[in-house]
Amino acid sequence: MQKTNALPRYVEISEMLIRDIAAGRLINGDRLPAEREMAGDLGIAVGTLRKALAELTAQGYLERVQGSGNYVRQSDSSSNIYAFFRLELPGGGGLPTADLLSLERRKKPSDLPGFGRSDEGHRIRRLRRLNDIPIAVEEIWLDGSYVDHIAPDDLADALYYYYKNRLGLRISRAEDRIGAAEAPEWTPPPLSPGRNCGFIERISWEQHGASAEYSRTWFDPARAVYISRLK
Amino acid sequence: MQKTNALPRYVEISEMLIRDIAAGRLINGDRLPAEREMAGDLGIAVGTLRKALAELTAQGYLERVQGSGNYVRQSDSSSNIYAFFRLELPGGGGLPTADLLSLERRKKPSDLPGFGRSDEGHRIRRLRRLNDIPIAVEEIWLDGSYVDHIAPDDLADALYYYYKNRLGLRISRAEDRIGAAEAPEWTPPPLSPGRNCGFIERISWEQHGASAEYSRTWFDPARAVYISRLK
DNA sequence: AGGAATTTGTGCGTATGTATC
DNA sequence: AGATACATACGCACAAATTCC
Repeated sequence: MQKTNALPRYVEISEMLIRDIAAGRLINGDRLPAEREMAGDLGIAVGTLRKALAELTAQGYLERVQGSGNYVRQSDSSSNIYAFFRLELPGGGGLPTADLLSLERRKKPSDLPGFGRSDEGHRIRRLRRLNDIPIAVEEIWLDGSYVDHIAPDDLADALYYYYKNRLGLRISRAEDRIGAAEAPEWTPPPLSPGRNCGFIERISWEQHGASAEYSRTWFDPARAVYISRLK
Repeated sequence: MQKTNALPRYVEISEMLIRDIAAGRLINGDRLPAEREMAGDLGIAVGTLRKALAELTAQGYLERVQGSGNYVRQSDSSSNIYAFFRLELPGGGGLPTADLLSLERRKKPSDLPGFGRSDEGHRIRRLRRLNDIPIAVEEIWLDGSYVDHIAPDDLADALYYYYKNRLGLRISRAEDRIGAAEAPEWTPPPLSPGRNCGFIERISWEQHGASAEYSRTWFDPARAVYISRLK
């Protein structure tokens, strides 16, 4: 009756609902239909639906209130191309974009931590924006072993798309260290060189362990906050 | 049949099993009896037992292997009391401790975000140390609905142990927002009131969705960094 | 204030699929 | 290949919390 290769129904349902939330078809505060009604519409048993909803609850998408209903709680939007971007406007959210400032292949300076197999790297400097508001500058060092040359046109604001589709490089894990530092001398306005800023240092690893990328980001703490979700 | 005031059966069972593990009657690697057998012995339905076992799995006490059995896993690392503490010395690591500065139950001020069911909370102020070096001050608001009164002796530096064992409150998820702010006027040295600091705002949720706690931490970015590991 | 209707929570029992031994 | 054990899925009955009249 059931295709042997298919995912469990409750996984299908929960993923469908997550897509609905990600796409905005369900938004924060929405109440879902009653469980029995919803299960009937979907052609599944109530218990199966409840298992899907439990999944959403565990992931923080849903709040279940006995006697009242199931309510969408939108705080997360993982697994998109911004999954590793952790700066938001102080009020929450904001569409991230980036302006390329410079792009060069060069020897890794000695103040970088060890990463990658090459002694050269691509140094990418960008101005980051949220809803077009400049909020940070970043300097990314992609190890030189992945590609000989990067053209500025390749990047624009879709750096990780480029990694994934042109280089076959998929970042699966990263570690951030957040503190404070003075903005670098090359920063454009509105940050100014030497001014005290939030500071993020990141090392990123590809699928099976090798560290591929090092980056540092200086952000204006009045314009953006770093978000971290823990489990 | 069921005492009206009793906990759900599946909670009773899962807590009984946790006690068995804590007391050493079940140790790492032990295999539990088959579900149907165990359910029969306990006089409950298989589904109810499975719910108890799912609880243990979520808390890291148990590994369930289809076709094989349920195995005790005393990892300790997943449920350790520092699992959600994210400040480290600039060189990495450091043993976290805390000094209690003040503890009061009071009305939640209006500048707190909405959380919990009560309009009162316990305000806990602590000085945080790493390897005895003071690195931050924090103010925690625990929702007032969990307990009427907290005695200072209860806390010291084992706040989450208190949550877990005295209140039955288990924090399963949290969201941090990291930026910068001026240290509060009540801070002891070495931070000083009004000085610019790293700033962490956190909302924490308990197992099944309700937000239970709000906290804010001011840290000296010269003495500590916030670590975030992403997947 | 209070009772009825609605909605989720708990618990039971069963049948069938799938992984492990 | 067969036996064992967990995974998925269905459906039902009643309890408890909330909402509405």
